Amino acid sequence: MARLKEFDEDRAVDAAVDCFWNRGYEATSVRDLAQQMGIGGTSLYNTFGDKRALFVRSLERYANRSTRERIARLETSHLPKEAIRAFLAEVIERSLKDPHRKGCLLVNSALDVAPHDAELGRVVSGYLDEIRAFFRRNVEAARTAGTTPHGIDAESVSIHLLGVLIGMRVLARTGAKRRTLEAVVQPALDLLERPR
Amino acid sequence: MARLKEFDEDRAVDAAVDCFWNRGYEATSVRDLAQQMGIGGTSLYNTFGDKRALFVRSLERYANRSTRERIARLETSHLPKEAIRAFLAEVIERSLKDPHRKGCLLVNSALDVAPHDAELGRVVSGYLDEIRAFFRRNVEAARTAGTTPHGIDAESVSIHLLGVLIGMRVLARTGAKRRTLEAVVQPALDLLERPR
DNA sequence: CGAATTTTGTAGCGTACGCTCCAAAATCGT
DNA sequence: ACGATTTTGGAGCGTACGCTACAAAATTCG
Repeated sequence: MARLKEFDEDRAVDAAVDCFWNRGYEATSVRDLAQQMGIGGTSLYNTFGDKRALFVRSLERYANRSTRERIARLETSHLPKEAIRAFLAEVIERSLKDPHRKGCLLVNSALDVAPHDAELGRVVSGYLDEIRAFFRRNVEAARTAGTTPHGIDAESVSIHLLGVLIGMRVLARTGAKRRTLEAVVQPALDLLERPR
Repeated sequence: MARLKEFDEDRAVDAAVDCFWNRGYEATSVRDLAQQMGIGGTSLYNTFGDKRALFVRSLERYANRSTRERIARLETSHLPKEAIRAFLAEVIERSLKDPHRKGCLLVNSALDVAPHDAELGRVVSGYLDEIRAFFRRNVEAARTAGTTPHGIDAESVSIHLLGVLIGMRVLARTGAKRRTLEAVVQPALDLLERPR
């Protein structure tokens, strides 16, 4: 047939994710990408099309490996309410442990590129909505299980939780301390605890 | 002495604010800036130094005209708790009314440029902290006035309110509807209402 | 081995970037 | 009116951008 690829596509996309995650879409050059991915510019274009397509691929990879993995793992190992708490706690831990303070690629992209590219905006919003749907599922499950007050509206609370998560991730990217991140999140968790 | 400037500096900076607000720091070119400001490139450099200095000047102008103005106006015309509610309500109204969905220049900058420029990061964080301080002042005042529960910690709640505000502004930039923005904010306002 | 096919590295396309140089135009004090 | 001083517009600096053309290298099948 023909010559084989010398690099692993997924590894390469992982490197691209790191680039976009660190510096954003516009500020990341194709040359930076190729170098960090360990491939030449021609291979990048042959394999991924163009910079924008590689970005879409990176968003998908990030969503699968970061967001969806966390949702699936926590949703099977925790009770509904604890899944929400564990999700936010885990994001805080990872935010504090990351020396580059990259925050969340989806949140960063929502501000950076989504407003000027409708299609990318829909992609990013879709991934964010998966997080909101996770919140909503678990709020509702906790409510029917009786571990959370019946008076709350699962839809509204899930939106609030998404907003709080986003705000926390923005502050994490600015270098906020643990105390700050926990203070942002705590009242939202209390919503699920205290009787209304 | 010499020839007089043909343009108004503040008007020009207002135009620069709009550019940075719309597209971010990196994605805004000096040529775009000069054109929108209605001046030549040479005048821009003569008057403002360079692109980064103009950005700092734009941040200051935005903080004065948008954030600080709103804080001062609402803090003198409303009781403490209502000042907080009015602040968030006004941000929602303006977010929905803006056809460009620019969000908040400070929040946008916190993700875009602050992580890669420590000095700009401090500037942006400082302006955001002024908002948090406004929340804190009014939470405390409402608590001593008895219009809000005594059990809450003004410092923690002010951080939570800032996080909620930021999350709401991010979602606003992605084109969220009124119902979404209000759902993000409502539980934080309820914090100040319901007895603990 | 050799033809066919794909990947790879290099070089370079046209464009836009931030920024500067410089002479012409405009305004002041005298 | 005139020299002094500042602003202005245009041309252009060097660099980096996204992307492509092209030939050499590498692989599989006959």
